[in-house]
Amino acid sequence: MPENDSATPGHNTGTPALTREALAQAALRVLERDGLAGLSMRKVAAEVGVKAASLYWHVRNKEELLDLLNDAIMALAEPPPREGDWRVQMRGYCWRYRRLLHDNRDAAKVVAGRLAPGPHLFGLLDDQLDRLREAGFSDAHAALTTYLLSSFVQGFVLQEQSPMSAAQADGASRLDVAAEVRDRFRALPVEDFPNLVALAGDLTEPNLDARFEFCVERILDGLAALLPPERR
Amino acid sequence: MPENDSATPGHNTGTPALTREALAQAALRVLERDGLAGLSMRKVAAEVGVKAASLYWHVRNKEELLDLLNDAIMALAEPPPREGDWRVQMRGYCWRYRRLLHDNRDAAKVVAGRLAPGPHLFGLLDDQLDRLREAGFSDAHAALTTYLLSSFVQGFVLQEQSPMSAAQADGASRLDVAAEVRDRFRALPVEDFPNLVALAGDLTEPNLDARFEFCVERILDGLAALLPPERR
DNA sequence: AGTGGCCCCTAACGGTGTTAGGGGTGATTT
DNA sequence: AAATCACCCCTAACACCGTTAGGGGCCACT
Repeated sequence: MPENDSATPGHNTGTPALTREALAQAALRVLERDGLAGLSMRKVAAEVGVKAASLYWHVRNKEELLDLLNDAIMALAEPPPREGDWRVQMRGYCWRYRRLLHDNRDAAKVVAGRLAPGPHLFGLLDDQLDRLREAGFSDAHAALTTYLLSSFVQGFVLQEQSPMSAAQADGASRLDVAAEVRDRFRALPVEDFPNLVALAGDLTEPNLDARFEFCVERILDGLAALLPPERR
Repeated sequence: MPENDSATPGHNTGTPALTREALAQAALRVLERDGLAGLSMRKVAAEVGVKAASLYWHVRNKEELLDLLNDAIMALAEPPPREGDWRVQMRGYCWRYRRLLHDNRDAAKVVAGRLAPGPHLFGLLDDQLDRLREAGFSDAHAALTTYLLSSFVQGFVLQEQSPMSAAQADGASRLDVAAEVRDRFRALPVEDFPNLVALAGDLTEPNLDARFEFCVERILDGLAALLPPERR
């Protein structure tokens, strides 16, 4: 396994050379095309014009390839704009993170259990910490806040993208599914689950953006309470 | 595929009969023993003394078996105690949910992208909604709150259980890994990531219970702001 | 006695991650 | 010039996976 990524090994073949970065990009294309379940070593290898076993020269195993893929996804994040106070900045961070996970197929599942920090995540994280400290949060609170926000966004997107029922990617649209689940709630025995029956409509409200907004604003409210009143 | 679970099909064999519930319990044992990655149809079949293909009589595919497994995990949740105001109740819900995901191997990964609600989740959910409404939250807010809390807890546990680096299940203890990650943060170029270097200690603080507590209390603070001051 | 639902079986298909070992190419050393 | 060595890809194989097709025995009911 080479410690270098592409150049300056001292000597190398004349061909363009297969790099870890190229592997990550290939994996990203396969992910977009076939989803996480369809992402196999053989397909990624084929995508770069190579046989599966050759990948193991560049990567210890599939898990490590997924780490690379994770960082490749993070690299697609929009750079955070500078304007606004801490609240609009953190709000923007949450919404941009959610959009990033939405825009790349199965990105939430890839990122989910993967703390393995690539360089691109470092950049975003450092920026976020910078703004929290600037806003008056203590070092400890700033660090804890990054965990709170990322945990929530990851969990939320994972949940909103889950099939919700066996009737998923069929012809049924989001609204159809929501209506069907709502009716299932309504049909429950009232004596056992009175609240589920009563709140069936609220629980299956199909506007997921509004749901996300509610959650984010609650979290921001909670964070604001850490600051002295004049800095909120 | 039978719509009934175990009894009253009209007529049945005399043998104890393999039920979906028995499958779920078997899957739970395999999960505990071999983890999610090691949970295969063949192993679950062997666990109930049957060959793999036979499972497909009781279950459409592996995904459906995982739904059953999901509900079997939810069934292990401790029943919520009745005392305390809404804040101690929601706090208790978060901590119990986290403990449930901790106590069962890979439970977080099973539950993660799986909204598919089994009957046992229904019970917990109804109870939670009941207490939120009783505390003075509107119907819509109560419903949204359940999503906020479950999303966060799932995301948090998924994150805290992630290997964090290639040096995971080796002899390295949690504290060793934390120290190693901290030093890696410290070793970053200061001009590129000044905050990561400065907050390396805070970011890798190994007390995950404290981290969880911070996050939960922030969320509860944010929720409290929805109530009229006298009901907080 | 026959029929039909129930429930498990064997056998197989195509796919998976991963390893062992071989070979060729080009730069470096002798 | 010859030998060496690192690099990088290959073929072949292993053990396992989810899933399906089709067969057969057992039981209850007609």
